[in-house]
Amino acid sequence: MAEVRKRKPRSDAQKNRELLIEAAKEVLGRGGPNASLEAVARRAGVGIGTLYRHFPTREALFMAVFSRELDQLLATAEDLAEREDPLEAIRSWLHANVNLVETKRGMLGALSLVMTEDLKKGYTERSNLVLSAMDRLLEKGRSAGEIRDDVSAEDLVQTLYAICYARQPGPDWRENVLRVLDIFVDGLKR
Amino acid sequence: MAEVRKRKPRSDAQKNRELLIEAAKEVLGRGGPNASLEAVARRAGVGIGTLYRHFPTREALFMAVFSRELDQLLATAEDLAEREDPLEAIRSWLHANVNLVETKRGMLGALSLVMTEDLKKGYTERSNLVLSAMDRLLEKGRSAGEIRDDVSAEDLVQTLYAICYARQPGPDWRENVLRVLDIFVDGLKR
DNA sequence: CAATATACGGAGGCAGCCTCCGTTTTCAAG
DNA sequence: CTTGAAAACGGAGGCTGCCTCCGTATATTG
Repeated sequence: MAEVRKRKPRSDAQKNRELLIEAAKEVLGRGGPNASLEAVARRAGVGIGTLYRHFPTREALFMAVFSRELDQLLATAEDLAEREDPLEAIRSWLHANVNLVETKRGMLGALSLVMTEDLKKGYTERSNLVLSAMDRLLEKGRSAGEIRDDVSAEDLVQTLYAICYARQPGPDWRENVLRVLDIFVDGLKR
Repeated sequence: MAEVRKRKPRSDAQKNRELLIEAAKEVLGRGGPNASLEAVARRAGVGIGTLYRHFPTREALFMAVFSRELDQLLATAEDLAEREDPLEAIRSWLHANVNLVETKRGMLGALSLVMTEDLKKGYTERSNLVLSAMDRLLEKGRSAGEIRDDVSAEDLVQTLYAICYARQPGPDWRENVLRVLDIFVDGLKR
């Protein structure tokens, strides 16, 4: 099967990839999910062609940017699974998301894009891992009779990002998001 | 004050305004809130300059498109205020929104834009009327001790559109939106 | 019918999207 | 170290959309 006597990947390619991800963090952080990809390329000091070769779509770039964050979210989810009462674990996880997102407001749109549109369609395993971690948490709550059984992990994630995204930026952003999120979590009780 | 000996508004202007709104319904309905305004002008059969003269911003155009819908939403809110138990009234109003939005999926983004970004900043009276109608409903529920008192009308509207917007289009859209919305409404209980 | 206030339309300048392909660089075999 | 081919680069080019500006056309009014 594996007909794969390949060269080692070229070092310049690897380097440019990093530069692009770094630049994307910057530019998307400021300009939001519609920021110019040409601006990303400029900031990275590479040609626009190079950007497109590495990341054929906007989403692919976002995905790369959030790779680490997703890992962390996953770790948090798995941690929480072992410990607390499930409803509070879910609440904590959602809060953790808000904290993470708070420092990268501009990327929020990108993240929610990645977590919903793109990955929701089943494309990347990483997001599926996150989803199934949440599913386990939900299941635990359900069998304890604590959580209603008409909610899915997707519901949680989509609603989380929906709320984060819809809120007006401003000094009260965090406070408002957490407040509305808590209302939602309270609604999860059986 | 009113220094206003003006000519009657020109008939062609009035007609073009209608054409533009009609075209915007079409084009935004398909292409969503980022659809091309030049496409709207083309479809209306007028120059792009004419579009911009009538509607200086994208939001102004959206606003014109939704004018009637907003009236209707307002009427519904005021109706409900007189009748049911407040929590259920709110639920009904939110559901009415979903129904309204369902038939114009493409315009959802536009509507939510209008209801949140634009109007939320306090600009147009119409949306403020809607908000204060909801506020009255909330207040009624609060003083009856039925509804928690850390929720605002803006919270409701923003969350509503957030949920509608975040959901994947598809056959189950309506069902899913209503389900998640109900969870949120349940969370509103004191 | 004229005069003029109003409104029209689209060219023009700028920016972003994405593709395509000639040029450059890296790798590794000899 | 040389060398040649695989891999990667970069940006010009073609397209579309944004918005402004202003010369031209037309409805209204006396």
